[in-house]
Amino acid sequence: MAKKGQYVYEYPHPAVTADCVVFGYDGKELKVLLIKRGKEKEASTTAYVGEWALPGGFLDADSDANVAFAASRELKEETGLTIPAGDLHEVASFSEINRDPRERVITIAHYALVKLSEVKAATDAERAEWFSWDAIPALAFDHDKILRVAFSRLKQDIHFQPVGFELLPEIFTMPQLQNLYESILEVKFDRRNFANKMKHFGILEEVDDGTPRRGTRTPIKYRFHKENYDRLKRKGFQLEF
Amino acid sequence: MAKKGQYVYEYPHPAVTADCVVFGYDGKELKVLLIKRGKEKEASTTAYVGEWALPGGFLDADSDANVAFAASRELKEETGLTIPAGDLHEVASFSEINRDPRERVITIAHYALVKLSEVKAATDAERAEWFSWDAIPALAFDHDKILRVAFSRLKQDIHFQPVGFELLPEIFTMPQLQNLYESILEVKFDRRNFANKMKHFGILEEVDDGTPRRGTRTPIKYRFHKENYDRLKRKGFQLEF
DNA sequence: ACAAAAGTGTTAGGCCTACACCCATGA
DNA sequence: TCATGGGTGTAGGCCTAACACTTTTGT
Repeated sequence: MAKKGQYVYEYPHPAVTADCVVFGYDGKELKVLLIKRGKEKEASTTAYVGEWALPGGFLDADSDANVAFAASRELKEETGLTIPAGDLHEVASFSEINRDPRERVITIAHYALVKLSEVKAATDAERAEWFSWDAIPALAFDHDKILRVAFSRLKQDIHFQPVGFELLPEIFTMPQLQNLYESILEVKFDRRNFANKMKHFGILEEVDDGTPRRGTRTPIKYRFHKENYDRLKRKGFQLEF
Repeated sequence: MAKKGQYVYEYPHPAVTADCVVFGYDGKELKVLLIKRGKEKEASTTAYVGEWALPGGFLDADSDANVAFAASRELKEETGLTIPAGDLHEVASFSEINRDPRERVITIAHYALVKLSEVKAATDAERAEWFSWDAIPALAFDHDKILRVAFSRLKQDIHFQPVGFELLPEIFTMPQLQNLYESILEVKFDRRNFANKMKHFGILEEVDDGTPRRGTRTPIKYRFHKENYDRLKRKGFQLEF
């Protein structure tokens, strides 16, 4: 962290923060990671103490290699989650002059996708909490706006990038995959059509974990075929819904 | 502009700039507006003097309402072009720690689409020049990277937003429209299929300007049906190519 | 026993693609 | 007169969307 002191410039400079919208999926619902704001460490005054907010924090202009790196660092500090800067998707900047009551602050928003089942334990429950997408509390600053924009960005991206690998556990079922898409796109699909479409990409692999399929009530399990998945991701694709 | 003086902060702050990639279309080729860098007014030292660069400049943290506004203001100052902040599409931030040799500078890149025929006259030829997309000179800073990212963003956006209205003159021909799409998407289309697809959106209106169509050699002229165009734009659309 | 969850295949319609000829102009 | 540019329609294939029944398990 930057040493507190006196930093002098010839022209006014804004502070820059990096905020993260971390989406997680538990096989049933889309969730978002929020933190409870405590005393500010870096700013001269405090704001929105005790309210829920997106994890994130100030870019250290003297040492953070870039904004995504700052986002990753702050995320680790505030929630315990380790997400490499390369896995953060930039969303947009938010720069309204009065969005922070303390001083001029511009934030660069990012989103990340995590397998909730695998990271829930790593989350620092003291300060951070997972909220269902349709039960988000009031948020500090303009964070509700950021959240909406990040979600709509995810909604867009899902048409061009296979997104399941980052959100689903290694072994998953077709209904889970479908529910994930339905949660993000906020629509309903026909089971048969959805399954066919997905299978045609050639990135799904049936997994036989020994437990015999006792009737149709127990769904078939799949994993992603990593090689095909990565190839598809590199070349991009067009998903019609 | 901010008064020069002493601005003091407890933690290091980066400078923030807003850069603009202005795309224009002359009915034949896609072009980009660049400026020749002169003496810097706002920074303590100069950099890349005499080289070509994207128009843009520093956000005034004390008075610019938001980053897009700063971009619009700087664009006006540097090139003479008036583009409202609302017509600037944000692309991404660029924040590598050493991207500016003078101090830590983070830029928020934007792109804009203009009707070249209508604004060419307004361009301040002393400092700014229009370059064909495939004849871009070497650029200052990381502006070549910004340019590439902005273009790929435009390429994405064109699938979801009708883009012709902003780039084409009021009256245009089908071949011009097709050429525009081919320039941006860097592909070739079949004339008949392209025309049919476009006509099905219901945003094209044939215009009879008196001059009789003397044979097929003189293309049919169209204008956009503004009402339908705006409706389509609001609701978004899915364009397959 | 009944409700809920999951598996499976077919058909019709629409959209995309590919493709060829004619006419008028300008060189 | 020849090359260029522009207008026009159709047929086949693929993808999409709509749709019903059976099985099993859990209550």
